[in-house]
Amino acid sequence: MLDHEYTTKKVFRENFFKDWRKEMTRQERLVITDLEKCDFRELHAFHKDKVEARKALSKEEKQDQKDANQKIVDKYGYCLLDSHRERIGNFKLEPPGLFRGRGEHPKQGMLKKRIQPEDVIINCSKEATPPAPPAGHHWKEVRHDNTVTWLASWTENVQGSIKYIMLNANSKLKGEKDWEKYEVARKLKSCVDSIRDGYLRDLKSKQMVARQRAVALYFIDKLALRAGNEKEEGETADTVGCCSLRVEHITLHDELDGSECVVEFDFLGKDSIRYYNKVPVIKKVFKNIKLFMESKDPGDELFDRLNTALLNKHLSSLMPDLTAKVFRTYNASITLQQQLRQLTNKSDNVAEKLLSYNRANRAVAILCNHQRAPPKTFEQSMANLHSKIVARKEQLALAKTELKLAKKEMKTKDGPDSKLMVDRKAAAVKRCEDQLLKMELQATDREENKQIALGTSKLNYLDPRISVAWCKNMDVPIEKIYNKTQREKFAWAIDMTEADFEF
DNA sequence: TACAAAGACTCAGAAAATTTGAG
DNA sequence: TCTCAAATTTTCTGAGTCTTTGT
Repeated sequence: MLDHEYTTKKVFRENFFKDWRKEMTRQERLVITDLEKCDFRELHAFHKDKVEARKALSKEEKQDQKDANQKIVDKYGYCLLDSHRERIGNFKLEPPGLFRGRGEHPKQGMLKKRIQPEDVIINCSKEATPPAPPAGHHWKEVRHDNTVTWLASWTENVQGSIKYIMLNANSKLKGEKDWEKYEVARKLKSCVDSIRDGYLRDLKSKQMVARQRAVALYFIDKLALRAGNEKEEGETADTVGCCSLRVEHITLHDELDGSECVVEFDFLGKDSIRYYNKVPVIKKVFKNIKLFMESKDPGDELFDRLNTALLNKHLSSLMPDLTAKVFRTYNASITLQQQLRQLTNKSDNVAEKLLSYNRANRAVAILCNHQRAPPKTFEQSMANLHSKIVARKEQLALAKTELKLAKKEMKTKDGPDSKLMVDRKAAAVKRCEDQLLKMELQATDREENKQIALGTSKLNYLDPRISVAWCKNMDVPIEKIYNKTQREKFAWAIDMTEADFEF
């Protein structure tokens, strides 16, 4: 913790010290009055040593550890739902620690307290025997609510929010919910044209609310922005989504880089990830935004008459179950399908097909603004890969000359041995070429992926049936695109999808 | 009936843990 | 086949969205 940048932040230090003092005895409080004078290095070293000691364990000891952990999973990691044994997603409750939060969180550094059995609500069926609380303790409550999916819950002390113990993504329950989500998005496909016509028409509405709603929908549809609920000021980091955009987040350019009517976005979104984009928009949208911004201060809301409740209410009147986030799912999935069609050739080899798949996935991640910090070792690993490629090229050149030599020799002294030699050398050349191509594709993929996180879209936005159908059509084994966990999560799609599936 | 707060669930990237593969 | 670093997978828990509840 000490080597983290956030321990140097003023807010973090102040919050921590304030909460720490609350935990001190009267004597301690008298002595410890200034965080600057506290030296945690010994404590830090103690923890570091512990980590090192664990790393240094022998093979057998590590295996013992693993077995012991597995036993815990076997005992506590499952529940019985509708007489099916299902894996629990997070069966361990959150240990105490210092709250970090993302971005400039006003509560960073606060003490996250240890959860006691007295804080925990157990939710199980009436017939079930609830788990026994630790000796000398009791649960806050044992209830039997079959309208919700959680098994246990508690209220966390930093933000006052409720935390839940829920099922793993590979459970039947979550799988069905996932399927429903994509079915709603597919329904949107069939009426998106008329919805688009609708909001384009509303851009000229006499009512300000309708115009603001239309522009917001235009952004949500075109740019896959999140809805943007209002947040309590001072309780969380200052981030926004579509409906909560402020004037300061937008710059208008009548003309920019050869395009007309360009909107420049610059704001912090979910998890304080920066959204920066310059987008040419249609004239009517541009004019409306100008109008919305008129005589407003930078800190004022762009859509002062609109909020997510109003927006979603309107959407649900256009299509059952339609909300702002469905547009993200729909646009993500339809983009994947289009990109896969555009980028992949049946005649490509598997490595080339996989690069295309990753590129299609990447197009979606960019649309949804899924970013990651470039890996710390990125430059090094890139350099390593390039030097490997150079080495392989040299090896290939050598293999080629050897092949030529072998062919020459076969001509001079015709015999089974020299024929064998030619075959062997030819195979070596082929192998070398394949490996070289594979590495070059890998280098391209990695370079393009430097700051892009593919996982989130793959796991949460892309209808898995599109990928399964693509694999079938392209003769790519499903294991190449989904690892074991992902295959478990998407088992429903892998089971039911035919090659002709269309999103 | 409106609207705010509470509740329940999905989605999010970082970090830790584990596996892989090159030498 | 052993070792080590890099790559991949898993875990963790915070941050959103949207629905339900209560006043």
